[in-house]
Amino acid sequence: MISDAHSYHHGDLRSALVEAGLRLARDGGVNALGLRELTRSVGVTPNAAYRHFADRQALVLAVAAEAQNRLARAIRERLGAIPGDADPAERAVHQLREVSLGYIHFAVSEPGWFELAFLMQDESRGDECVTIDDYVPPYQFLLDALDGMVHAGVLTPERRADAEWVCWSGVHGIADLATRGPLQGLDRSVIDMLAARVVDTTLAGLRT
Amino acid sequence: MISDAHSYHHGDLRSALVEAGLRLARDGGVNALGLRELTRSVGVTPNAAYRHFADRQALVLAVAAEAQNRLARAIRERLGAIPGDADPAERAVHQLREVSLGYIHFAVSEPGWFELAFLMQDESRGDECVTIDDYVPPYQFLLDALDGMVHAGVLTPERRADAEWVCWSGVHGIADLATRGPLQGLDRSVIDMLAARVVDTTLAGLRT
DNA sequence: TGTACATCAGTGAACGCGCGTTCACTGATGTAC
DNA sequence: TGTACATCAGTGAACGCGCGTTCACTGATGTAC
Repeated sequence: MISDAHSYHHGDLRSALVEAGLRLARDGGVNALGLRELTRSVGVTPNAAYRHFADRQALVLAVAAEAQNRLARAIRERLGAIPGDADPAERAVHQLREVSLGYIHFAVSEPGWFELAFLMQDESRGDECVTIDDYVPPYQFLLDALDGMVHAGVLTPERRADAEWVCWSGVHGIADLATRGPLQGLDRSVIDMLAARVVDTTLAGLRT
Repeated sequence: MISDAHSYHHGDLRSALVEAGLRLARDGGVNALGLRELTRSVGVTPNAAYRHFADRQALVLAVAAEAQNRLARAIRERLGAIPGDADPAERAVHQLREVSLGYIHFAVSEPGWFELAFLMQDESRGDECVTIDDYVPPYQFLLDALDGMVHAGVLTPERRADAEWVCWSGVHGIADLATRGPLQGLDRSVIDMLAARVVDTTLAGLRT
């Protein structure tokens, strides 16, 4: 099980490849995840990857799952930082806001991982679950936050219908505009301000 | 100037390449726009393209400009169909709705062209203008619609600030979710319903 | 505790492929006289 | 109106490259006796 730098066996090539994938995707997005480039960056022969993954697509999917996992973690951390003593209504609204801003913030901070997490959510759905057990699709946070608002009486059940798609649209839209679109390269402060505008407006629209 | 199918000279290879690009991108998006694949589909040698474009990127950009042009045209048509006899307030709101729904509808109907139009708007901005003179970036329609609402008294000047980004976020978000994301492949009726929800909610949020 | 051996995780070389781009060229076009 | 010729839009072949994947292999690991 123990392996040093010069051993013939790698030790845990599978994890090493996924980690290298995250490192490469961070800058280059999904395009940077060539099988050869990945194995090269780990210092291993290209075909060594085939011991652990069926093909390139399987490797990319594993990296994407981990990216999605990090997005979920980033949102969960923000949710955890919400003070628990506020009144339920205020808390529920705060939760939705943190889910939304967390999504946007992750996208702007880690556009490469965000691209990966978003693009692969269709393919990865239904596949073998990720090893990390605390993995929950970010989508679930959004549902929970909205349900919490209904429960707290801040959102009527009628307006709750399909509200997840309304929220996700606004939030994903600004993320994509800031990441691949015309807002690309703008100052973080500007993006943050616009993000807040989007979230507040959507929230206001839902509650009207 | 006249050219038949068997002539040595093509006649208008430049337009032919752009048209072929639109045809290919319609199904395969920007990835389908390989220089070899393009020239092959026109029935011409790969390097013939270099008579009309500096390199592959320039060709792709020309196709992207045309895709953007079609998006603009689609929106303009919907704007043109708005009855002029309604009262200004109603008309202004109607205009914003048509710009928004037109954008989404185009994305869902022509995802390949939409991808191209969106991805290339940064690179193409500032470059030589497109030959088609009625070309106006779709973005301008949005600005005009919002300004029209202020002018009609449906939107206060304070709420007008940055409203284009709020609108574009929602509209682009649902388009991207339906095009590359989890809403991919859903029935048109479902998408239309969600699109309406997004637009209405954003509108309500802006006017609150 | 020591040795034989099956298992398994890597190596090294090669495959076929398609890409964007460059070269020297050829044949059609259209203009000047 | 006819001919010489410059221009220009294509051809054909080749370049170097990096890709994903497959093959037969080799050397390390760890278990059974």
